[in-house]
Order: sequence, then structure tokens, then C-alpha cells
Amino acid sequence: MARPRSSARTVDHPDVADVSLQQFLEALVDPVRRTVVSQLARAGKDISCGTFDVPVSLSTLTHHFNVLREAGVIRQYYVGTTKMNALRMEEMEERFPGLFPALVAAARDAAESPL
Amino acid sequence: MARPRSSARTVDHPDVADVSLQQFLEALVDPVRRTVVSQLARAGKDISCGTFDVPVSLSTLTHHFNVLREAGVIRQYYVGTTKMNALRMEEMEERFPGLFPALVAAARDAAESPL
DNA sequence: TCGCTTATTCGATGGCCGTCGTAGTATTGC
DNA sequence: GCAATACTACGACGGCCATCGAATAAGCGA
Repeated sequence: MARPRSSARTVDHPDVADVSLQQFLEALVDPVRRTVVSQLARAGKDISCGTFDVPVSLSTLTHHFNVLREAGVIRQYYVGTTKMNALRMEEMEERFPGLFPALVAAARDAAESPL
Repeated sequence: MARPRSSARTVDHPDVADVSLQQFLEALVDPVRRTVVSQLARAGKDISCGTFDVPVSLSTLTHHFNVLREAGVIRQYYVGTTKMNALRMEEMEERFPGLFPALVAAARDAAESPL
């Protein structure tokens, strides 16, 4: 099961049932955070924090990851010095049926149009 | 065609094709605006501005209507001194497939849970 | 052990937006 | 024409949030 050479550092994740619609929308209304989500969705695999293509500093990016994690959108785990990020798609689907995929699709289209 | 005892005052509405996902999300991230949308969806008919149940002043409410209208979410038209509001559901569905209904459903559930 | 890489924390800053009250405009009905 | 109703426009205020740089921590490899 990947055996991520596991680390001592752990990360807390909320139960999606405890995430409000307000929290979810506030997380996804930010263009940078939506870019992060889009890149995760497109990759189809977990991505480390530093490999995202976003126009903000690293410290700002850390902030955005925190917001996304606390909104139940992503799951994070350490692998050595790097921190991996994964979408919690199935859980979001349970919590807000249809919302997440529609949003990801809209974000994908939005990214393609000014091509 | 309804013949709303028509008025001189007209209202501008954007083409939904010109509404960005960003604009759409910014409109719906505000709890008051989402309440307005929920009440419109639940009513199933057009509602005048003054009959909404929201915890803000009238001038603030006007502001929220402007934001919703400019985001393509609602259509407004005058009937005498009152201004009616309608959801642009079909058009939103064309622009962002699946997104609007999923959001309305989530908002409905959110309004019911702390019942 | 000593850097190198990766990511976090902290405090400061700037801008944007939701809110309000007041004054103003349009329409109806007397 | 006048008053009443329904909504709008304007300016001000306050708070929140995205952003940054610098300092810190933690793991990896030589």
C-alpha cells in the first residue's frame, strides 16, 4: 500500500459531515485554490505541495492548502520532507451530491476558454 | 406574453456566456444572496424585492440583487413601483451544467439541518 | 554531522466587500 | 399636483482575507 516511508508528522482532517456549504464555497471561490483543485483533478494522482503551478509565494500556498484541507476538499500526508495532496472526491460527493464534479468541470472549461 | 403593465424603467442583464465562473461563485458565496436564491427556488415563482426574508437593510438588499443580476443568476423587471425577481435556471444550466441545481440542493439541505 | 530541500509559522499590510443611513427617483392613486 | 410606496444611489465605515518576507522546523543524502 505505497508504504510511504511514513513520517512522524501527522495532519488533521475534518469529517466531511462537519463541513458546511459556506465553508466549502469559501474554499473554492478563491481562484488560486480552484487552480490547485483543477491541477489535482487533471493529474489524477497525488501531488506534492511544491509542484503546483500557481502565481503566489510558498507561504501563501501553504495558507491555501490549509483552507482546502479544513474545508474537507483535500487530504494531505507527509512523505519525507514533501507533503502530498489528494482530492477527497468520493467524500465530497457524499456530502454535496453533484456539486464538486460540476464545479471541477466548470473550472476546466474556464481554464480552456482563454486558451 | 405576461404583459406586465410595462414600465419605462428597464434593467440590463448580461448574456450568461459572458459570466465567468469566478463571478458566479462570488455571487453565490454570500449567505444572504444564497438565501435569496433559495427562497426564489422554493417559491417557484417570481418574487418582488421587498418580500424576501433576509436580515439586512433594504439598501443592502438592493446591492445583493445587483450582484446576483450581474452574475446572470436572476432576471429583474419592474411592475409598477415593485421590482420582480426570477431565477435564470435554464440559462445557468447551459452555462455551468449541473452546478446550479447541485448548489440549490445543497443550500436547501443546509437550511433544513439546523432546523 | 552538515548542508540542502521542503514546507510552516508569524506579523504586517493592503485592498476589497458587506453593511448601514440618508437622500433621491419613479410610479401609483387620490 | 400631492402624498405614499418601492426601490436605488451614494458615501462612509469596519472587518476580513490574500499576500508577502523572514525566520523556523523537519527530513534526506553525502
